[in-house]
Amino acid sequence: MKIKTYAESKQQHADNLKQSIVEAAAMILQEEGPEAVTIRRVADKMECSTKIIYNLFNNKDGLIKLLYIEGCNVLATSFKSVSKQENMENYLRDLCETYWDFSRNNRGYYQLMFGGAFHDFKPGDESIHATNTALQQFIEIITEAIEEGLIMEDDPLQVVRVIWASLHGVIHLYLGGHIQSIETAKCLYDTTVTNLIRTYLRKYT
Amino acid sequence: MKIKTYAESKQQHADNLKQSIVEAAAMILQEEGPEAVTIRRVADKMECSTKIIYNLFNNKDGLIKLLYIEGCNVLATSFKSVSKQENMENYLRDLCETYWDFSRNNRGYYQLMFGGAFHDFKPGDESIHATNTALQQFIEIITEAIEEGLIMEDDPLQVVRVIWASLHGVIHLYLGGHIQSIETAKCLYDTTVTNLIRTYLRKYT
DNA sequence: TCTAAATAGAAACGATGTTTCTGTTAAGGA
DNA sequence: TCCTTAACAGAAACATCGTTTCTATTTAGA
Repeated sequence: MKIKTYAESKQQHADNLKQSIVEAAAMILQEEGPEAVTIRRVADKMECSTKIIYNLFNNKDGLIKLLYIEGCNVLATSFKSVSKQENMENYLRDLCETYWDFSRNNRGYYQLMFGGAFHDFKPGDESIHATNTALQQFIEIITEAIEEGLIMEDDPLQVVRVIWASLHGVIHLYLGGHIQSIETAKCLYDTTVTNLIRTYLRKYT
Repeated sequence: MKIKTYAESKQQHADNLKQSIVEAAAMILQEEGPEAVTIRRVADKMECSTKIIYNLFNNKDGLIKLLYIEGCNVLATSFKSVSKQENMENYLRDLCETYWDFSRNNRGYYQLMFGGAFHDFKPGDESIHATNTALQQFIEIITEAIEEGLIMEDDPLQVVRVIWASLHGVIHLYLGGHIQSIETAKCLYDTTVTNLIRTYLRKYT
């Protein structure tokens, strides 16, 4: 059995602590929303001073970045629980529904990731990569559909982005209070999904 | 000629002052972005203390609300400069392009109105009404298209919202840094508009 | 054991939205 | 005209935020 050096042990302790801090922040995020995620609140929950957090993360953005990745993992997990279907239309609908449900069930994560809740956080390369990983299942099915000739496009990523942007538009207008009721928003979402499927799966039928 | 009473005169002075404050805030918003719009900055520009602003507006949200309405007016003016066209598709494209240009040329207003830049501002009835007024030209053309049988839907507002949400989705993902280059975003926008027109103007051709 | 380096907690700094305190200014009646 | 009273404006204060500094303690290595 390999013995950990002192430095390694220290590093592991730091990593564990870091993860605990992220989890504490995630709890606050989901229970009380993005505004409640402050360094002091997280430090209180961890029963430590703010200095420790600043020792492990450069600044608040460093913590937000990990929360972003955590959110991507949640989204990715949701997508992975969608069972593949023979019928491409149903499969696509399920994936869209999963994205919609994610925004509803993880409002805090959604606002942090895509809602711009932390206005001085901009996703860097790492965040973008995590996002693409989360959307991978989406990208794969579109790639497949293109290969099977079901979709007349050449760039799957572009197609996914069009779908993503449309769904996000509805969700974000709702979260911003521009769509007043959830029923109206859901109705808009349904129409949008139907339109997208019509556009991409039946373009030349 | 009607003589203004003292109270009226005072009221007018208050109204003028209020308008000047909104304009000062609007200048800061457009030149330096939403983060720069603080009560103290506005007070500095007006060369007065913050108290005056709080006397005229209940709180910062009161000022933001007027900026929101101002932004709606800018958007409405942009739409009004779009000349009507016989060809419905071209007309629709022009209106979409105008919305896109608004987000590019008035980034500050866009972030304030639809980007959620001020996270504790939620549009109330007045703001919603101003938004609908700004989008009225859009609503009218869709209503017309429905009446002429060019679009197979019954609720024009619903159609406009679907279009609005789709465009907003692209713009907001770009502003949030999830679409990295403006070229990619423009490309996404073009595809989205084409899809929307296909969907609504050629549904049964 | 002693010195030096790392670290953690409390306090402080600058900025924010907002309120309070205080002095000045203006209004209206005697 | 003068005096009282109410409106108002400016400065300072308060609570909170992200972040830094200061100081004391703990720890590492010689």
